[in-house]
Amino acid sequence: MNTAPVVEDGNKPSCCTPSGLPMLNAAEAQAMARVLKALADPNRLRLLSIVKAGDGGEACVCDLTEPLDLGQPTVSHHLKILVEAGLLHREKRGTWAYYSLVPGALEAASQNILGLQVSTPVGSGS
Amino acid sequence: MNTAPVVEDGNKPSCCTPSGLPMLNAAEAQAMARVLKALADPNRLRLLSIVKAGDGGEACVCDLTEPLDLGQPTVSHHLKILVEAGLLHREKRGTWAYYSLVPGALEAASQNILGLQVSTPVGSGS
DNA sequence: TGCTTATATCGACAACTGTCAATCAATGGG
DNA sequence: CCCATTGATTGACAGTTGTCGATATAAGCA
Repeated sequence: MNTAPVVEDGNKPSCCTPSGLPMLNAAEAQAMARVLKALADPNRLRLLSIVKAGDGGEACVCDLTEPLDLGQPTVSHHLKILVEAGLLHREKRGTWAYYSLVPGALEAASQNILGLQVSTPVGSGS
Repeated sequence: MNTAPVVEDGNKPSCCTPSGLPMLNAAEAQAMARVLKALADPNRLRLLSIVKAGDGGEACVCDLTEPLDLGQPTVSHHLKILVEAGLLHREKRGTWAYYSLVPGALEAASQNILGLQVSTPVGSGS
């Protein structure tokens, strides 16, 4: 079998390296981008930082609406995005909804950036 | 002056913790989000992974256009976004443009996610 | 039961983003 | 000097996103 990869034909200058690189495939890239998209918003980053700093690692919506200077529906929308990305966990207790970080989710995202390849998907969602 | 923060008045149920949390401020969040926005696209993640895996840690545009199945102007556009986010470095040698990772940039982004606070801005851009 | 408070959902809209076709600029070869 | 090639820029356009006001849902209280 032809194990040696055909680097180039020789009839072109060819600045390019051969194909077959160990690159992220489309599915991995898309999964990784979905989490990063959820993180790529200043207000959502602030929401996460408040939740992380909150008592017991959790915070309710009323904790989150005021410091961000955003309307309540907007905050609720951002929280939903973070939950769907597998970064936040939602728990309703009585009248209030408490949000907390999904353990390992931020670490996984961080690792994915470092290696630029999907490692262990922690918050594997839908 | 009134140094003691007014936690609550006592006439409300108050699910909320006092304000003054160690949260990300608006400027930090925006700076962090700018880098993450650049990372939050499947094709840009793949570009970075190709550059990282490339010979000498660099790759030219013709290396990047084909495996992504995107038009050349689109790839050029994505590369510009990555450069402006401080993630890629561009060097023109002769007819070809070579792109390489900015050292430490991915590590900084990774750390920022872990701590959810800006640590040491490495690729401090414009 | 009816009121109040907390949170989610809906509909609308402006702003931004990813993509392409066409074109421009720069480099190197005949 | 003209041409071929590499890559950037421009303009257009569809799709997505962030935000708000209005409304719905749900829980607790009088």
